Amino acid sequence: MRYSRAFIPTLKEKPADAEVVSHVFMVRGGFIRQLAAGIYNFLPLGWRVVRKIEEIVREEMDRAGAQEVLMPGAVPAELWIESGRWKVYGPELLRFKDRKGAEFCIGPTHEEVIVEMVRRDTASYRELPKNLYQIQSKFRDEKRPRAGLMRGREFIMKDAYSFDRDESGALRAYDSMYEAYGRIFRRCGLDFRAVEADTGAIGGSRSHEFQVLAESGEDAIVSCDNCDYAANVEQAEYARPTEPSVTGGGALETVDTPAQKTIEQVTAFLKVPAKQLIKTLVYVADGQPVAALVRGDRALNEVALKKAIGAQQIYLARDAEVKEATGVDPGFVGPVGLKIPVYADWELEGATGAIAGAGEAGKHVKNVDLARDVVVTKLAGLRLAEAGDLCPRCKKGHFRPFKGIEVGHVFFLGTKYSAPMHCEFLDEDGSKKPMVMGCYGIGITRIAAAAIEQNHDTNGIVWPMSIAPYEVEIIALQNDAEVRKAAESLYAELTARGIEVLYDDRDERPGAKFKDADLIGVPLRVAIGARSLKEGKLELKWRKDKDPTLIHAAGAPEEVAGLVAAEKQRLRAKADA
RNA sequence: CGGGGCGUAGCGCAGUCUGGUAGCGCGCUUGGUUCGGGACCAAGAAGUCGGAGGUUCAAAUCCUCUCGCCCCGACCA
Repeated sequence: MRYSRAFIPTLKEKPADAEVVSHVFMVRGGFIRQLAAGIYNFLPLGWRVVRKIEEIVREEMDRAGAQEVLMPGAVPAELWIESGRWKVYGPELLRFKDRKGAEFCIGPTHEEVIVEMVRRDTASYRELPKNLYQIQSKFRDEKRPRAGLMRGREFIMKDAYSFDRDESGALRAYDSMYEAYGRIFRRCGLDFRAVEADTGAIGGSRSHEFQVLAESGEDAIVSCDNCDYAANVEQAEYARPTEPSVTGGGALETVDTPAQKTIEQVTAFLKVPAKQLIKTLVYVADGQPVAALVRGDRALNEVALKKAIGAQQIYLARDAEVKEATGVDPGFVGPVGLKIPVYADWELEGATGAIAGAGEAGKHVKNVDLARDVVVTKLAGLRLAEAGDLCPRCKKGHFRPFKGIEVGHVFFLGTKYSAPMHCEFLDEDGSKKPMVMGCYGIGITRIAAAAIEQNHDTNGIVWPMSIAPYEVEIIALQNDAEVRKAAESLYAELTARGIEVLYDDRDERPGAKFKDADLIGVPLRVAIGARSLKEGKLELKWRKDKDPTLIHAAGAPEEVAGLVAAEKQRLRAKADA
């Protein structure tokens, strides 16, 4: 591509509405432009990156035995009503009516549609297993879209769905997708971890997230420094303590804490460490109030609490709800004598001498003995995992914390959709059975953002070769005839060899071309200038390196093409590692 | 949904408190000089000041309503 004819509107200054690195560089580099909150145009450069990522995904999905399909964006409400999600899915689901008044939504995910597709034309176990995928725009009306492509409302996603006759087949499909995902992200040059995850609104019983490690990530993950256990903190287990971590003794004693409501205030006032306290949180679980207890220095894991209760929905009770359920304002709620179900973190098992709210305004109680003084409905691992926790798997290593960007997610669904929607087949024994499903998503556009978060410097993007908009950028430094001729010739020869070349033939000063090249981030740069050309040399520089090297102009096409091929091969080989 | 911020030329911003002829930098156009890390000089083009209503002799500026965007949090694959 000749730069002079390309549509690559770069910006010198940081756009006012971008904060996160990938967002800033994608706008500055002319990859994307915003159309509305969380909704973007892809300019030529951005679209090339998306297509590169899509191609890698297609190759690996096909290789894993999946077949590509395309489902519509507009989905009739009936399917969603049938699955039960029309009511459950909140305002994130964009709904509208057609001219006849029939209700539709724009698909935020496509379990319903794929189930309809498969059940209509699959009758026998002989036709299973099947694995179908699509790459298509999704729409989720996020409350707060942010950071450019990191969390958009409209975004491009690869979603795949597997259908098997039994659980063991479905688990094989799951494993094969898990494997394919690893290959995909390695080929994209990403540093990632596969972590155990919560199944969330999609539902199901087994799930892994693929998290790209980056400071700007929204997800907190922990991974063992000894074994390969890694998990989203929402899902992370921690070893059940073998002995009480809160100790002391004596009879219950009420103390005045007139204005001390928070853990910090109480610990400062009574001069005790936070771990000596019991934090009592009131939640509303499916309409019923419950209390959750964790040690004063810990944070509650809401996902774990929801599971322990077996509730569909939980939320932290509002002040008025706390008062109604416990008779006291937040800050003085305590577990002793509570009339509502009490769920205690198992770290509090056997706790003695603990301090907690007294259930009476302006007072706390000392020497709480959990076994003696509190009616515990259930003990469970309720706190959020933390850095330094003992690994629950190997029991040797400890957790290290990471921030991650979720670029992929695999779910084992079982019959969550196939049963209610009657996606069934006739098995060998003549019985009708629901298919066992899995679903597998990859955020295509989010990969582009994640790749930049991981590969950039102060001047711009440093694309991995496999997903770069172009593989080589040629810069003609001057406008004189010799330089032009050499640049034109290299451009023609590389293009003929199938290399994707951006040729900066603009009538700009060298500085401007270098700046734009760094910003755009094409991995390999060839600068052609009068000075070195006199000696028959061209200047070669990797975007990731600081310094250039000189190569002979005569053999340049072969040499550059060879370097590109080698780098592509290196990333491909990583997939097999 | 709660809190905060911002809408003025294509982009980045000043001007708003204290009403009185709409400005600066970049970019763009033309001419000239330049040419290895975002050149310089000169001359230009370009703005319903987010929108509606109101107050006033007069509104970017004051008042009311409204739309949009960003950030933090809550929430969420």
